[in-house]
Amino acid sequence: MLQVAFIRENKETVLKGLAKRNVKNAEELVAKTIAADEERRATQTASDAILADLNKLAKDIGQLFKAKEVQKAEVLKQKTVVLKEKSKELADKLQNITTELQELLYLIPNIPAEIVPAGNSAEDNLNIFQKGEIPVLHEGALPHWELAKKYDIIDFELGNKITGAGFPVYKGKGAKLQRALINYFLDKNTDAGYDEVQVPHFVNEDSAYGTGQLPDKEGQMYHDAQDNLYLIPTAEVPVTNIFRDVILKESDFPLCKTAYTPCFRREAGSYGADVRGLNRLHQFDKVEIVRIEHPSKSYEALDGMVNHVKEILTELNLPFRILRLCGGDMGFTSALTYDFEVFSTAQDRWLEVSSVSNFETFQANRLKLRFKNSEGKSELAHTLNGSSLALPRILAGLLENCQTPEGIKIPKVLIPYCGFELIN
RNA sequence: GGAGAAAUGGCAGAGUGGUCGAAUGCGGCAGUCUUGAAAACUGUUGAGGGUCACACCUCCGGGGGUUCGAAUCCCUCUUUCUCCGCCA
Repeated sequence: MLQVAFIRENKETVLKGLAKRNVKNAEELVAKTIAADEERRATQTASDAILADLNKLAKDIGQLFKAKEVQKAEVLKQKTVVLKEKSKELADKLQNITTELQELLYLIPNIPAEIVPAGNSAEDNLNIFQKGEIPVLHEGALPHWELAKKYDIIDFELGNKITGAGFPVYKGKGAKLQRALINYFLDKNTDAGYDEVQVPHFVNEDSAYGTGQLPDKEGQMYHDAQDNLYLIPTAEVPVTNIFRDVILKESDFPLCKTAYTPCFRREAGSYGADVRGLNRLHQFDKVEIVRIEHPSKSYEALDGMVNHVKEILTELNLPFRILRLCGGDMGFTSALTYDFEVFSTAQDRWLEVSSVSNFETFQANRLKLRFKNSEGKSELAHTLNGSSLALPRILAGLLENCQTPEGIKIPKVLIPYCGFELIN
């Protein structure tokens, strides 16, 4: 959520940013927000004035009672009646306008960074880096879901039976390879200075609002209505919320966390060929990195995260590219996002395996995540996160790109983690 | 799940209807002293809104209520602790 004061004072910047995202009715949205903010402040001022009067009267009445001047006190008491009525009225109005303002603010996405390209869709994303050779597969090479079946390492039907579509069962070397990947990713992250945390897989409403999943993505999360808890769609939510309602010292920066969690996504409305096999699941494993940074350092940190993920993909020897997302394709809360895509050779398509973003103060504002700056004033921190990495599509890429007539050749770095070199 | 107790500033801990945004101690920061440090002493030290700056307003776990006036009384929710039950 953007700060109202920022919108008020930087109307043009906001409009320009929204234009880059192709937000419809941006003019109207911003105008309404500014109007609501003005009304809110005017109402608050009026309400405060009456409250001040009431406070004064209450104090005077107290004095009079003490002085045993009951008559005079009763007279003043009468005077409060009208004021209280007015105050109630204004308080209601204040509440309404505050809610209205809040709802408007929830509709405004983050302002894209300067270098974010304009554009409407994935077509307009900027390919800024590509590495790794796309292997030429042998005759009869298979897509990963066929390989999974052939070697009996992932059982989609079994998952269907137990739960439903999008909940696969990993078996044997498949299960072990998953575990190996998780450990390898976590080790890479902790070696790079990220503190490992284990967090709840359910979050409450406040947390879901804190990182921006609510109210924009309500339908994407599994919801336990009985206890009003949400299954996490990403570790970003619980991990970033560690810092909700926190005031840091400048010396606390940078705060770097990593966590492995399963992720749960309803993915309502997405069916078809794109979701075959491991391409899109309702439950999948992911290792996440999260950073809390001083505003002056956050873009440096973002570059660091990008390089970190780059290194992992290079070690895995997978062909990948990095995209700088365009305004139209970027997430609601992000100011700048880099997507990492691995090439799925047998499917002849790129699969997103990581998304690394700087949210600047957008999440911090909702989270009330601040720090004391050098002048002793509270200032919003910057939050960042990225996948490092999402498991299923990495697995898909590995299976497809590393297949040989003899079997799947495990990348060198993973062999110590899984204890075998070949799936056959 | 049942019974009881509790929730106050970074921490500890007073405060049971008005003078309380809140005593006191510890911690933090600044200063005096010192070659420097420690100790001692002095001052300062919650968040948000609002204002050019003041004034002023809100916040004592969350929400609601009683009252001219609530940290203090009532209702409700949440959390923590103790006892009982259940249990990986």
